[in-house]
Amino acid sequence: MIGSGIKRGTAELAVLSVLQEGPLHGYELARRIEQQTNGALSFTLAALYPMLYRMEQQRWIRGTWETSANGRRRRCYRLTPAGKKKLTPLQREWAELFHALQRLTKVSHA
Amino acid sequence: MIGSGIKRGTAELAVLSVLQEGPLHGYELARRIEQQTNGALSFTLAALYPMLYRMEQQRWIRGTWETSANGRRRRCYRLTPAGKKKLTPLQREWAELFHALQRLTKVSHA
DNA sequence: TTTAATATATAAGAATCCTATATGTAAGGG
DNA sequence: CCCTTACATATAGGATTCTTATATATTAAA
Repeated sequence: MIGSGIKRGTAELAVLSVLQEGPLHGYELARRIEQQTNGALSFTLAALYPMLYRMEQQRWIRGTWETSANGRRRRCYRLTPAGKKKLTPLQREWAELFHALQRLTKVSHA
Repeated sequence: MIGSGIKRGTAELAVLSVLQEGPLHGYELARRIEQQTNGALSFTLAALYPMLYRMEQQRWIRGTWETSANGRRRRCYRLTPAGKKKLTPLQREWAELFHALQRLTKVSHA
């Protein structure tokens, strides 16, 4: 699994990306991130919950309390229009970072 | 320029990569990183110096005090064999991170 | 002589991750 | 019926790595 040192800042992109598929609650979100990256990227719930609060305050996601078929209370998060708008520049910024790092390592091979 | 939130952890890779080209002192290192990424990636010296100390303690780089032609004292850092060994798995880890994030954003488009 | 460029250093703070701990419900096996 | 596992959210305390701001000192140019 990818170390915590280098994955900083990825949680935000991961949450927005996964929520684009549809509304989810925190516990399930953590599982999707891990599944869809084949275990490469994984966050503890202690990291995800505060992140979800922050993103809700910034109006990128909206959470509503719901009761599942089992009778379990859980907080369902869905992407807001502002959240969708945020996703595009965020992806671009990550792409730029990758290119920048590739240039650095490639120049050193030249 | 890439925001500070998402570039966390890149300094280590950047320093090792640039030092692979040859020995350098801190001030020049900062400039090379910025130049070689066309300004996309940039670190303040206040971030770089403590990072160089940490990497020296971990024996990835070795610093020696030298006096330039101008008569200026400066600390010249060069990559150690251990530092070279560190670079390969670090690059691989970054590549894995990129792939993981690509899978996340691509699945959401499917 | 003042300013800009070179060069290193540290302090204080912000952000985002971690482990550890807490709480509580539901389902299944013994 | 009890115990464990899975589900589900929450917070405290600590680590790391960035930031801005500040300090010091030399050299070159205006």
